[in-house]
Amino acid sequence: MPERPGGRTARVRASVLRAAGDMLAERGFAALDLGELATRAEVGRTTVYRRWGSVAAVVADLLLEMAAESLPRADTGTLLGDLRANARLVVRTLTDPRQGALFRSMLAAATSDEATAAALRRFYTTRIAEWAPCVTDAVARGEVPADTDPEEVIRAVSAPLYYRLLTGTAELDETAADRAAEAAVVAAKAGVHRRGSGSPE
Amino acid sequence: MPERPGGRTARVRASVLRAAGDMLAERGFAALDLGELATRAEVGRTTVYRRWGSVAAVVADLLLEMAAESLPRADTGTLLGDLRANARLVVRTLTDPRQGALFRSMLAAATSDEATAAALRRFYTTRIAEWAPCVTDAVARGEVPADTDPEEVIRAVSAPLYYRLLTGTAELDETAADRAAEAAVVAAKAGVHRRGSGSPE
DNA sequence: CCGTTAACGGAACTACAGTCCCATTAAGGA
DNA sequence: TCCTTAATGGGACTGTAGTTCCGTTAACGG
Repeated sequence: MPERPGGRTARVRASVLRAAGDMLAERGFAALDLGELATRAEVGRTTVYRRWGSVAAVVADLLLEMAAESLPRADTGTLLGDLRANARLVVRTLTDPRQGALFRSMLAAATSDEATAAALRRFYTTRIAEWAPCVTDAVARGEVPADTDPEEVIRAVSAPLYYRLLTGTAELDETAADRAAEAAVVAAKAGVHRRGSGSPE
Repeated sequence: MPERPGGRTARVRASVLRAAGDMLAERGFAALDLGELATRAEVGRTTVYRRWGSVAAVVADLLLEMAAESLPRADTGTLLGDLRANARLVVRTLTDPRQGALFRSMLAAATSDEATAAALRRFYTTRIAEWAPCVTDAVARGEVPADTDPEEVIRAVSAPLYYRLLTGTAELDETAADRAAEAAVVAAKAGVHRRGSGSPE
């Protein structure tokens, strides 16, 4: 019994995911109804229910699709330059109407659906691993301590930006991006992000 | 036409919110069904639909209730001590079964419901304002630059903790709390969180 | 203590999300 | 090209979330 990923099946998936992206950008996660999604994708309602079965699953699939086209890390020669590029990329992504809506939805769906949460973790693990070499290189250049935890530094850049996205307590712009990068660099240089560092007294 | 906030009405509200908290802690946001909620609260289904009307509204009301009993800021004499106390409080809150589930739900609901998003912003604005004096005092003591943005520093403490809560990419424990506090202090001392600071070259 | 009426709650009703069945279509292999 | 069967999709079915109606209960004022 062979699998059939080609031809029609692929077209259906592409059509559904495109429609889902449109609907998320237009009206957000709560309005993503599978019946309406099927209509807009010009696909049978049964097909959508059979292949995905829930809104969370559609959103998770959409994330997989997007993860495939993630941008490569920067290499500007300094840690600050690299992390600033990363931070600005994150801000551009989160403020983009389609991608921003998608990320909000993903984060929302992941809080109640374990499969979506797993997809989300994979996504961030991959993304963080892609950018971690920026820190490794900075260690090689002697910019930061040798036992600096690369992943921790990358997370430190994104964290304030996601915090703003979710709480809406401050602007999410390039200034915020630059500040996030700068804070991460200063902390890393001070040795805050060394492996196993916690209560440093 | 007088309002009637007392007696039975208050009992109904308390009963519904308690049941909602239970259900969130047990099975999460997605499983919060208004019909079942009414049954568990021993309240008429009609009442729940009339007074709240949606899951997001119940969750928002629950947050208001909780905001009323938020803890006062610490005053340990040093910025690091104060921020560490704040960070540990945030971690305790987010890892508590009831409160953690509630916050996840709030954040999820806020991504698609504007009223919930507004309640969330109010909550964080209040909370951040409560802790901002820690930074103001640190300025007075000369620990950090005079034009340091107090709210920005407080947000910087919480951000990595919320990032971990949502992405699940790293542990959310006391070590993370201490590191978040330390990073915020180091960055603040270096002048990263000065008002209007963005691209500091 | 009594009357007014805001708020509650049971029950019937409605609409629609999600499922099931089965005929139709088209991938992929020989 | 033909055959097998994975995958699709229309349509009927069903369970249940959410609404409406209206009688009942109990706050609050006098």
